[in-house]
Amino acid sequence: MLDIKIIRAEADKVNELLKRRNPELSIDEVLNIDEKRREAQTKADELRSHRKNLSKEIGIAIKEGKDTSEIQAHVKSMGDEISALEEKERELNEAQQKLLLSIPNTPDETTPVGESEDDNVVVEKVGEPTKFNFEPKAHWDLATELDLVDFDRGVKLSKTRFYIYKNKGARLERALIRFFLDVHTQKHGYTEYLPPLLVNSRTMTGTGQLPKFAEDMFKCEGEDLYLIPTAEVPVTNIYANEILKEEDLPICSTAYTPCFRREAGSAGKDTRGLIRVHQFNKVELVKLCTPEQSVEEHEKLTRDAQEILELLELPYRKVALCTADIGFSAKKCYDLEVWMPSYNNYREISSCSNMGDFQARRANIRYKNTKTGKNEFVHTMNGSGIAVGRTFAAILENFQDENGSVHIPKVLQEYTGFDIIE
RNA sequence: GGAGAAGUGGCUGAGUGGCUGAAAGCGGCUUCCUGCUAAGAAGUUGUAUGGGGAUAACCUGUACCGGGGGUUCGAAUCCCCCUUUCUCCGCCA
Repeated sequence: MLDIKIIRAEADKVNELLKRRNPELSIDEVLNIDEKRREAQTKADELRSHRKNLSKEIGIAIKEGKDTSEIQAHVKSMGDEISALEEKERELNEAQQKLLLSIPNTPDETTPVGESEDDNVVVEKVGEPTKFNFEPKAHWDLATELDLVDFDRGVKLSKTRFYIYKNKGARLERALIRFFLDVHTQKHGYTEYLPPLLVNSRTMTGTGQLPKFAEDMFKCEGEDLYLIPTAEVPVTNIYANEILKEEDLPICSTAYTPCFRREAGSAGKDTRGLIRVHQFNKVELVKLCTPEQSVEEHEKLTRDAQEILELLELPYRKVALCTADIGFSAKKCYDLEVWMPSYNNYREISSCSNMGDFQARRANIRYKNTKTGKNEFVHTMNGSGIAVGRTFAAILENFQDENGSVHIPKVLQEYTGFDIIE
């Protein structure tokens, strides 16, 4: 959520930044409502103040034994007017809040300006696309032939885009999760969490999934609970409505969770394999920090995710998303894209976004600034560290041998307990 | 799931209709004092949202005592609903 005070004070700048995302975005309507809202509040405040004073006088007069019926009648008659104004105040407040919640974050000045994902900027490339002296197979074929994933029976149990890991496939997935968590907790200093997978609508609103993206999520019938689309949601909201100590920042958290997504609107895309599914595993990195720490911590967080790919010896590139492609809550975002032979292209395997104070304002996460003595909003950021299922797919494809077997990256072997799948 | 009790400021804890945004204590902050691993004294100390002011200091209105509604001229205080926590029972991995 954007700060209404900043919208008021720097309307032109905010408008310009939003239009970099999408020319149709504008804050004019919010400003219009805000003006009416403040007007209504001022009027209501004045009337309430008047009533308060008169009520005090009544109290005093009663003690003195005076007759107060006339003035009581007068104050009572003010009631309707106050009620009406309060109703108007409440309506305008709600309208403004609703509108503010649906406006995306302003992009950072350093986010490349663009009109589509084609304008994203490759900023770093590590390794070269894997070369084969045979025709490489796609991961869905390898996984089936090596009996690592049962796609058909997954569909039987649930529906399309569900699958079952089995045998060494299940073991490899588990090894990846353990490996990622160990690196981030032991080497990078993150605190590990295992949060709820079902969260309420307030929590979903805190990180920006609601109210706009309800159709992307699985909701429990008859309950105010949603399956999380990413661990970002529960982990960022851990400190919702709290005031943190400045010396405790940055708070670096990591969590493995399954993630659940409806994938509404993506029918027909990536229908095969593990790339786009309704349930997948992910290890997430989340940081809360001061505005001063923000830029550096975001770079470090991205670096922490990159290191996983490098340890696994997977070729990848780092892409700075342009203003048209960054997420709703983000002001800046790097995607890490791993080389996928079956696509003959790079595919997103991690997305590292800096939200500034956008989520903190929604979730009300603040810290006491020791210099100013004021409570200020923290900055939040998160990134995949990294997507497990897509890593699974990338390993099968990049580490396949001519005879149809798959060898395991060195660092992973102590976790899998085997060095080849054949 | 059933029964009972309770939700007040950073914490402890008063307050049962008006001068209570809220006593007191603790903690925090500021200053003073003391030559000693710390004690003492004084002052200060909630959040949100408006208005004024220079987007400062500061002044000022309103709202907030778990959440929402109601009664009343006036509600932390009375009534209703919800919620959370605790205790007991039931159930259960």
